[in-house]
Amino acid sequence: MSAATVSRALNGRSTVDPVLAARVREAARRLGYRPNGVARSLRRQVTDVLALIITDVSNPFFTAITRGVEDVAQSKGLSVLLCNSDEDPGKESTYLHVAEQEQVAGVILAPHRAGSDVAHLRRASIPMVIIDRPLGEPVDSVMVRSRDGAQTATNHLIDAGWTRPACITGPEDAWTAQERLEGYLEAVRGHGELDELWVHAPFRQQGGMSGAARLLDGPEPPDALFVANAQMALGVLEEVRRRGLRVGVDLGVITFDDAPWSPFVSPPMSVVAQPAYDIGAQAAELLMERVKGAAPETPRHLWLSTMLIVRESSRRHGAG
Amino acid sequence: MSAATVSRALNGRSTVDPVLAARVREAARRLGYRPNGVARSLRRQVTDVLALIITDVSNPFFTAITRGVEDVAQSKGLSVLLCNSDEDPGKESTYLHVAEQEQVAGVILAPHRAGSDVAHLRRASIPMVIIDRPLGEPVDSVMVRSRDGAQTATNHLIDAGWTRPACITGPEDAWTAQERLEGYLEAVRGHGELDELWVHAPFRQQGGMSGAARLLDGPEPPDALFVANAQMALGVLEEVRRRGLRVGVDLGVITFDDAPWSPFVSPPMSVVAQPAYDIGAQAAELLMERVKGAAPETPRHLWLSTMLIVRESSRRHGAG
DNA sequence: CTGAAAGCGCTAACAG
DNA sequence: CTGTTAGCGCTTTCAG
Repeated sequence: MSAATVSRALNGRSTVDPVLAARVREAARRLGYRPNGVARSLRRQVTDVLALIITDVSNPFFTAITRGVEDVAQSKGLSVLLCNSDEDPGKESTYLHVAEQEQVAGVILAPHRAGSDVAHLRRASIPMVIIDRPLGEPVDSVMVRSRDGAQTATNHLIDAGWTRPACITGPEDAWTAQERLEGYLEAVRGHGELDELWVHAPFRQQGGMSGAARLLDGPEPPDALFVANAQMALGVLEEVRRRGLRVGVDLGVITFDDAPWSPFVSPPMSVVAQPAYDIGAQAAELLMERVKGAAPETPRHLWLSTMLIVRESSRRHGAG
Repeated sequence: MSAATVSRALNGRSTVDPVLAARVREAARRLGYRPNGVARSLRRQVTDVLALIITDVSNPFFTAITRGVEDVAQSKGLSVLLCNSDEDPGKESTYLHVAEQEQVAGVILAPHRAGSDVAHLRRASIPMVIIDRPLGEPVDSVMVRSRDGAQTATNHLIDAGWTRPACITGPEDAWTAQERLEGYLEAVRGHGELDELWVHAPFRQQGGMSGAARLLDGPEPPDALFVANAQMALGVLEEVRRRGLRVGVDLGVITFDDAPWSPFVSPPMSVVAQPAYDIGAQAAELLMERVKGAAPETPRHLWLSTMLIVRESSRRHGAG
């Protein structure tokens, strides 16, 4: 029989004699035949995978997002290819390129910075959802009210009795870093009398360490730290330990992101939790709608909220 | 001019007039032309991406491997697509399928269990390297001497003065879980007199928790725990805390894998570190050689060693 | 319901 | 050095 019929049979087209179709499937199975996906993609102009581009695979925030994306994608029969841009604009654009070239069904992108160039994707009309950091483009997005969370965290520090809260935030070109700094500043300003103390550093353990060192080496060091992500918090702990300082006594600490280990460090870390899984899940939902063409023309923007979880690191204990 | 010439110019073939080539590139740039990767793959029968299939994105062991793979892949100009099989044979086979269909240049696979079906990949002659857990197939592999590491860890517990060491290992169908259990058993048997105490549980935080609970609820509970991975260790800590036990006093603990947070939990966790980054890097090197056809017919098998890092959780402190 | 034919966009082989 | 031709493996009109 003809290739066309085989194709139809294997793709479950209704316009084919059931018994013949069965025979085709049987033969295919026996021969171990597998359709060539590349050829199919070339013809169909689309694949059933989607790309998720994140800035750091080793950040639990992003792995939680990943799970959210995977769960909904899988429920719709799509696979997700994870791409780690590593906060590197070069890698990010390479992956954007790969996504375009592989003709993925859609992409979810956590952009490195606002300048990320998604023009090609748009031109190739590949549906897209932005997460975590906004892009100056009219596309769907799922963001978190970082600024509110930061403000809440800082206020909590002040309410707990700390008098010189400082902020260790991410790099200057990261929107989330700016927002968290803004939130901190709003809180501090809302209380008058307080100095504004902050440093920028990479969103890494090493960054937290150097940030803490710089702050603590200042002329009038802070007595509390609001840290912009969980990995940096580990670095802060490292530096604090090196100096023999006691968290909760000499220094209050609260951090963005509730990592699996947050309750178990010493002392248990107070955090502002982001709904990471939901970010992923919602972004995937938005994307799926667009992939199906079931979405409105105008971009949708979702804003999710953070949640304050107070443990020990931010409480003020007497010096013994 | 002809499409062929354009193709040659854009691909930097030497057999094309330099000035013409420049003109082509200029025009392409101006028009924002991007070659269709799918068509190219169809023709070339290969892409410049490789797939890394791991069983758990949220396990720091695998993210460290990922970095190793990415670094060497990138140095050779390849991108890596990360696939999270989530310890689910179904997802694993889906990704294997995707890898085949997308005609990736090669795949690095951490198989769920020995039965993983890679026959199709082999038939499609896509180069492959297995990591972490062996497969009953003649393919390149990079493994860790888990058993030795487990034995070392258990001996360390015994040497530190703990008298009833137990083992919380992974699921029965995971080779690494078996090996770590074997190592524990060898150590225990080498000391005579000691009971053999162990449980299987999922390689997750929840698994560590339930495993610890089962052991601690036994008639003669252990006084020390060797835990088979870092995520389970968090669960153990959770359960131990719930019971008001003090690690290092009432209970000695040592775990596989040195996570970023291991030094910061309370008390600092003693570990058997796996050379995760190297696993990834070496696997990628093996794969690259095979992709280039520069590898011998016969499969290569690399075995890497673990390293014992003693911190506080495994030391025995007086109850005072 | 099935077959023939065209073609997705590119590149390799072969002439010139 | 360049153009022509063919074809990667599939799906989809369009006839029959």
